[in-house]
Amino acid sequence: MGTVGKAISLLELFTVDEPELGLSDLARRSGFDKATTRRLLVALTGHGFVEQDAATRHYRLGAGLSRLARIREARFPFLQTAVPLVRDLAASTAETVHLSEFGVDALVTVHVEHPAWANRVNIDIGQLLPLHSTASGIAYLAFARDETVKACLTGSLKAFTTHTLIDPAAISTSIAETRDRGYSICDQGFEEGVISVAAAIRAADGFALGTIAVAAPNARTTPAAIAERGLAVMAAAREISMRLNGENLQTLRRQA
Amino acid sequence: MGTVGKAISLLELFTVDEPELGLSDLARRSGFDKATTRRLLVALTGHGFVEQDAATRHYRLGAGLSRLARIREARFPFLQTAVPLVRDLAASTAETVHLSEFGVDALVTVHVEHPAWANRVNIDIGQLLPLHSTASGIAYLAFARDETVKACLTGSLKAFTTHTLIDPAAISTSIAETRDRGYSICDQGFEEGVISVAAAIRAADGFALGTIAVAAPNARTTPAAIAERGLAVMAAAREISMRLNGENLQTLRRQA
DNA sequence: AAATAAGGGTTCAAATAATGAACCAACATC
DNA sequence: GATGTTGGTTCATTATTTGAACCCTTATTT
Repeated sequence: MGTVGKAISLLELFTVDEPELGLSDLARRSGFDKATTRRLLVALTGHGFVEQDAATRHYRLGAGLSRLARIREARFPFLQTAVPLVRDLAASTAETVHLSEFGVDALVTVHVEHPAWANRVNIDIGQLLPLHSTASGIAYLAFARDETVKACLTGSLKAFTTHTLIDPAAISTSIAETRDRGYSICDQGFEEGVISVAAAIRAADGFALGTIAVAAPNARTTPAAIAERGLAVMAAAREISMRLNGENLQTLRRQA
Repeated sequence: MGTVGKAISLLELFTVDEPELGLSDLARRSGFDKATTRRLLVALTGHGFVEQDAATRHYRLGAGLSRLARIREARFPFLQTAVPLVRDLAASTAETVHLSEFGVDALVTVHVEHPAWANRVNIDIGQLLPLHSTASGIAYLAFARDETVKACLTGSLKAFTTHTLIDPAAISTSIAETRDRGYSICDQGFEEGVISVAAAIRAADGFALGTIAVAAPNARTTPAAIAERGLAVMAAAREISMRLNGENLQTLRRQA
């Protein structure tokens, strides 16, 4: 791994649950030498990617990341466009609705709306969603580039629950069904007791760039509810795609 | 400069105005060799910090940045905390109120509320505010670390208008006055016809981490209005600081 | 109160990764 | 078909990164 990759993997050690880490801790978790870790942190700090708490000497992610993220968002207003529709969908379904964007080889949760229920599905921003075992992942794959699908199916497929599909052929079938239906259904493939439906949000070239999903406890989920949520999530995804692409759905080449 | 710094300075070439750049362009602007530039871009792409457009082969900032930025905001809820007070201040002053956070060597605008007036001051999110020539910058410097102030005053000081203070001694005086008064006043130092007042938002260690400012056309600005807005912006900054630091103003060591 | 462990930070010879001039292929322009 | 531009690649040379051992300070233990 190059030095740049090492620096970035240091950044990736920070999570919502552990947003501040000490030098030794970072060195231990990354596997890098303490001196190396420190040098990388100093470099990152110099550009605002990392900040050091003056009192505890612990490190945390810096404001420079927010700035670049905002520049990206200005060109690619995925969040601004999608969040209002995520809210609407959360209000109408009264279940957890989450929005994700494709990252390196998984989907990244970028926004979540939780319902008022005590018994609800909780998802954190930043949570990574594997492609093969989540409703969002399957919805994404249904409109992803062939290379992406191939890379996913030929990689190692982890079973998160006893319900997780790990047979490439079965997953391919699920993807094909999703493409026909317009939304995906994932019955406890990622977490026991959670049933999700999702639909792909697509760029002007017709390929998926993210997903919107509704996740609910299976206690509150009937086949009729699945179909209802599926149609709603599909409509929301379609609306977001249209708004992103200048109201012009004709430009979506690979339509289902 | 280390390799990590080079990689980050590549990222910093992307702006709101030019969010997508080609390889040769990036190499030219960064001053790095084309091979070096490419290798850095590949490393960054591998972690989702940049993406390459499949059609144009141009590069843009990636979703990995958004993910990390969100993790930061989850721990350090600057925006969540401050936005309600920005709204309140915008409502009570009926002028443009903007919130900024310190980046590497300037303030970054992270939130703006505009009034209903047709004649108003417009500010974009992401806009960089120089430290020496804006109300926000002076307010920040009044409670910044000595190194930061020194670095600012010894650097080159650009005059944006005929009113911009570019004499280090004059700026120092303005900083000292701001520290005593509790808020800064900038009369057309950044843009003709705009008068702003600002106050520093401070971390638990007492040092500034950002600012809140009211910007108004000078046509609507009297000395009395300046004083009124100054007191309001100071109160808002104080409230945000307190909420960020757990309601405990005692921890603000460097009080005015 | 001395000993021990753990954390943050630093040093410098040795090892390794980054560099860049020259190169290819593709496309556009003249 | 000659010329310029862009994206991308190669490999001997060069410069940066590496990490064991080090210091200092702050708990914790004996």
